[in-house]
Amino acid sequence: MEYSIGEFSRMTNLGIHTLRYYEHENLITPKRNSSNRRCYSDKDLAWIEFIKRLKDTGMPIKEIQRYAELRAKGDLTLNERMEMLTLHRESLNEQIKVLQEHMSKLDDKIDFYRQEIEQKG
Amino acid sequence: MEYSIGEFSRMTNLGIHTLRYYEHENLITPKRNSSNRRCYSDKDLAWIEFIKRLKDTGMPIKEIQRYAELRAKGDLTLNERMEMLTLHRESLNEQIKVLQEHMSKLDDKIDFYRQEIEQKG
DNA sequence: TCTTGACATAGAGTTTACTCTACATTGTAT
DNA sequence: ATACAATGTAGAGTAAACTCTATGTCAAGA
Repeated sequence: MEYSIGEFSRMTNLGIHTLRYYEHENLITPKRNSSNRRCYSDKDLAWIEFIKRLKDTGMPIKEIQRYAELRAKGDLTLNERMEMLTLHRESLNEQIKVLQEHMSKLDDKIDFYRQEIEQKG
Repeated sequence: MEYSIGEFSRMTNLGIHTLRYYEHENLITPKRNSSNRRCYSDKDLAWIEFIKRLKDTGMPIKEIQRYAELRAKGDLTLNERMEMLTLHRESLNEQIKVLQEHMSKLDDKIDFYRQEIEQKG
């Protein structure tokens, strides 16, 4: 199946402007039809979902760009891409650990507030 | 103990400019000495560490501002502040959950890469 | 045929959170 | 007394990631 930018925008929950911006930044390069309109494929869909995942886990556009570049070069870059993902996995692991620490400190603070309020309220 | 902005900057790992910016945004209001220099206290230190925690867990400056405002009003706002923190706790919990899901998907992808490379390399 | 709506490009504008610059004062070591 | 480093204010500049505007094209329905 192929999708216009409007359809694709609805499917991905990304604004039309954002999709064009991603293309401008070489993250995604949909085909064009005879009238120069963008034609997104199901493969583009899977790819954009992965891009969203990388973004949501804190990878900056510049780095996703680099990944996209390798991807476009094909199988020869599999190693390098896996290395990137492995490194990113580490950073994600660290992020989760830090957030869990923050959570525990926040819980302490909330407990403290609860006691304060019990005494004074 | 009291600290100059330079000392305080080193202690908190926040740039001098950032500290002044935070003051401008009413997040923190250190005392001033007779020559109008800022005098940060240990209480300011504890407070700035908490601000950092809120920031690191994704609370925007605007909302920290609101919290700081309540804090400045004293004990009468304890309830409201606890409510804010409780809500923020929820968001933090959600963040961790989402990141863990991302992690698991990323692991799948990495496994997939590993297999591809085994076959082709 | 005419109009409308979706799409095209190029480039300007926005938001958040800093970060830096210019210039004036002050405290301290020589 | 003087130099110089730290500090003060006001306001400009930056970076990332969008988001919007202006203007033009094109295919399809009334």
